[in-house]
This record gives sequence, C-alpha cells and structure tokens, in this order.
Amino acid sequence: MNTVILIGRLTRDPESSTAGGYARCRFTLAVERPYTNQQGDREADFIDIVTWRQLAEVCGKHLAKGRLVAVRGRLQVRSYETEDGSRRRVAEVVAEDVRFLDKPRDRQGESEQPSTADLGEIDDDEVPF
Amino acid sequence: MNTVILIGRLTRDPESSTAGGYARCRFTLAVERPYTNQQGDREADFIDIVTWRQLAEVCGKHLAKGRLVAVRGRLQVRSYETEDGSRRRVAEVVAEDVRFLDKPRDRQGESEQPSTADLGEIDDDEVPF
Amino acid sequence: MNTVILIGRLTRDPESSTAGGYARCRFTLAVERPYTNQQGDREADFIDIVTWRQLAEVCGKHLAKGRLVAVRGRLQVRSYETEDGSRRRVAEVVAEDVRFLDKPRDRQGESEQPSTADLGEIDDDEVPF
Amino acid sequence: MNTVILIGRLTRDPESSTAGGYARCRFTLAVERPYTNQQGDREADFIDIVTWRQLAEVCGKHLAKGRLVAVRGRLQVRSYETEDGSRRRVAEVVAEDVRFLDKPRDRQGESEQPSTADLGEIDDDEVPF
DNA sequence: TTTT
DNA sequence: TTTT
Repeated sequence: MNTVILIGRLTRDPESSTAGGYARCRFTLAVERPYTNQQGDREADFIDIVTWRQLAEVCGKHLAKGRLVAVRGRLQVRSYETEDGSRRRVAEVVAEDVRFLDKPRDRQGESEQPSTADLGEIDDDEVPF
Repeated sequence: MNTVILIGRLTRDPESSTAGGYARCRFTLAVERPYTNQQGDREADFIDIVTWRQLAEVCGKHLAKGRLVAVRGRLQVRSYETEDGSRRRVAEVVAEDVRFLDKPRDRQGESEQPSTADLGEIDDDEVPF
Repeated sequence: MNTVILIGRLTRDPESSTAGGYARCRFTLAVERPYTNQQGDREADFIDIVTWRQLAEVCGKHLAKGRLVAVRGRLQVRSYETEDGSRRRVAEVVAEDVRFLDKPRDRQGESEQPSTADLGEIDDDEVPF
Repeated sequence: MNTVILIGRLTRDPESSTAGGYARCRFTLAVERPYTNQQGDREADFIDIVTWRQLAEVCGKHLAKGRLVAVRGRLQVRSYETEDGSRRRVAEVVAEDVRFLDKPRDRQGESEQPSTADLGEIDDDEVPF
C-alpha cells in the first residue's frame, strides 16, 4: 500500500516528453505546510510529480504554472549513480489521478491577448473536478 | 493537503535520538511496488520515515528490523547545501500515525533466548492495531 | 488506520450547533464519481461530514452552499434504533482537516448586495489553501 | 477525488456472487477507532466493502473471517426506496486495492484438519503484501 | 432532498 | 530554482 494525496500549485509550466514509447509529463507542486514557521510565514514542500500516457497528455495540454491541482499517486524513490560514482536518490510521486481545481489562466508565452474563444478551444471544462 | 499512507517493513532497527528538545525516531520502510519488473521480481521503494515526541518513543521502544507497519503522514522535502556547495534534496515522510501490523520478534542484539516473559514486558499489545 | 480524503461541493449551507459542550458543524458534500453513467452524465456521492471544536467554528463561519472543499477525516458508522424498534446505520466522515479551495461567494440569505468590505470582514483569506 | 484507506479484520467470511455479469465479493471490516471510550474499551466501525472482477475473485478465494486486510477504495453512497416507500441510504467502500496483512488460518466449514498441502494449494503467498 |  |  503506497498512496499519496497532495493539493498544491505548479511552480512552473509542466514538461512533456516521451519515454519508453509513452507520453510523460513532469511538474513540481508547491504544497503548503499546515503550520507557519517562527518568522510567521508559511513554507511549502516542492514535490516532483510524474504522469504517464493519457494522463500525461491531459496534464501537458491543460496545466500551467500557478494552476491548483489535486494529485493522487504513489511515492517512488529512485536511486542512481552520479558521474563521480556517488549514489543519489530521487523521490517523486507517480500520479494515478490529477484533478484541476481552478479555472485556467492564459498560458505563459502563448497568446498575448487570449480570447474567450481560445479558452473555449482549450476547453479545460472537459476535465473539471 | 498532504497525506501519505504506506505499509511496509523496516529495513533495519530504528534510530532514536533527541532533536530540538524532542524525542525523534527514524526508520526506513521497504514498500513493495504493485507490479513485478521485467525479470519477474517485485521491487520496493525504500522510504525514510521520521517520527517525533510520544510517537517516536513508542516506535523506538517497540519497532525493530523486519516489523510490518502502516504509516500515515506528510511528505516533506528538505533542501540543504553540501560541503562542496551543491544543493541536495531529501524526501521523508513525517509520520502522524504508526500502526504495528504483526507480532514482535526478538530484537537484534538484545537477548539470545528471549522468553515469553520478556515479550510480555515489552508488551507490544499495548499498541495493537 | 481509517483515512478518507474527499473533494467536493457543499449541497447546502452548513448547520452549526453545540453537542456535548463542543461546537459542531455538519454539511454534505457532493463528490463527483470518476466516470459517467450510461446516460452520459456524471453522478455524485452525497457524503455527510461532521466537524468539531475549532474546525467546526471555522467551517460554520466561512463555508456555504456551493463552496469547493477538500476534507481529510475518518469514516465512522453509527448504529441507532428507530421509534419502531428497527436498527439503522448512519455513515459520516469525521473531518480532521478541511481546506477551502475556491473564493467565497456571497452567503445565501445574508446580504442582498454584499460589498467588498463585507467580504473583507469575513476574510476568508485567513484560511486559504 | 474520493479516496478511503482502511485497515481492519473481516467480521465474517466474504460473500461471493455475480452481478451485472461481473464477479462481486462483499465483506465487512471491523476498523478499530483510534481512541478508547469512557468505559475504557476500544470501539470499532463496521464498514461494508464491495469488490468487483478479478479483485473479487482473489478476495472470495483467499479471505475469511478474522483476516487482517488493508483496503484502498472509494466511498460510495447509494440511495434506495424501501417497501413502505421511505428512502434509505447505504454507504460502502468500493475497493480498488486489497492487501492481505496476515497469514491465512483454516477457513470455517472447509476442512476439519487442514494440512500444509491444502494451505499450499490455497497459496495465499501468491498475494503477499 | 442535493453541488458546479 | 520555485506556487497563490
């Protein structure tokens, strides 16, 4: 049993690629901690998410920096060797489900004056909560 | 929202210490993946757990290498600088609840011939599921 | 171990009361199912939530019909006897954490023309995600 | 988002059947509450679980009264009309994953003197945690 | 009885 | 390196 559920905002636009023949989409979530620190401000955990296949396609198409999402997945720890021979570990959440919790804004670097029509075509409402 | 639930076995005995005036107990869980790899064997994720205060005391007293536990907690990512100035990240689960799912064995390096009396005193049944 | 995590919208305004000397707040969430039915529309589960103490006060003050929230809690099943002597069971989620996922609208039956000042006083932003 | 994770013991043997052309298996879990009541004893919630298809077959074959399992699923509330025309609601967890957390005992009403061979054939170890 |  |  290995289940992770997170709600947070994307720290930057997602990165889409292909790996092993499957669509893959990666992004990082800023997940706020439940308490404030001694300086009185709320810290966040920056958690790497990876999605595959159809879910990767939906995420790559609709997500963008700042969007609020809920993720359910599995915590995975990968181990690898660096160039100088030392071992490093990477922790990431392999998403099994992603819900979009806010309305899309215009995507960075796409259109300067996004129209309702453009937003209609992106049609984030196909994948509402 | 940041919730992690894991079931797995301790890879070694837990490490108890004190930090910031609070009892702390650390251990690593081997959490089996839901599928088998191409060689047909089941891999595992090795996930670091940290517990604090009373929960740390209970874990330090009753847990041991090989024990099966369920953990509910929060996925935390800490960032630190190495001696040579590079940045590293550490992911760990801060446990809010730990359930013991099997009966205790004798603890490594304690007694060669543990008696039922000894086990009775340890009394893991105080903290049954 | 008994953990439930839900995201959904309140089907009506929450009900605040006092029980056993503690503040209590009840509401029902409409939680959409992951799939659509044979008629092609998405059904929902209507799940009763109960909160206590400080969390009840925050929920009673800030929540309203239609608001989107995330709830983490425990699934509880209570059994009771009806007037005619038959046994009934009630399932509800006892919330341990509630996150508000959207901006407040004006509350039903409060002010016909809510002003930004009024919203400022309610100050839902004290309890943002 | 609708995720439930439970650990508990079966209150009786599971019931296997077929519904809508699919294998279905139902059982009830006794899930202990985290606290003790005023009489000092630990109560439990009795939560109905339903599984479908291959998972139903595995559960029907290997589970029995008293077995300790972990369930991940979705909380579903069904509404129905009674003979006298009143409305009732039923809450149950639709399991997506079930893990067996202890070794099988001999099943009620099967063999008086189960042998290791019999247990070997049941081979619960195919589905270990 | 149900939310968007 | 980080989101609102």
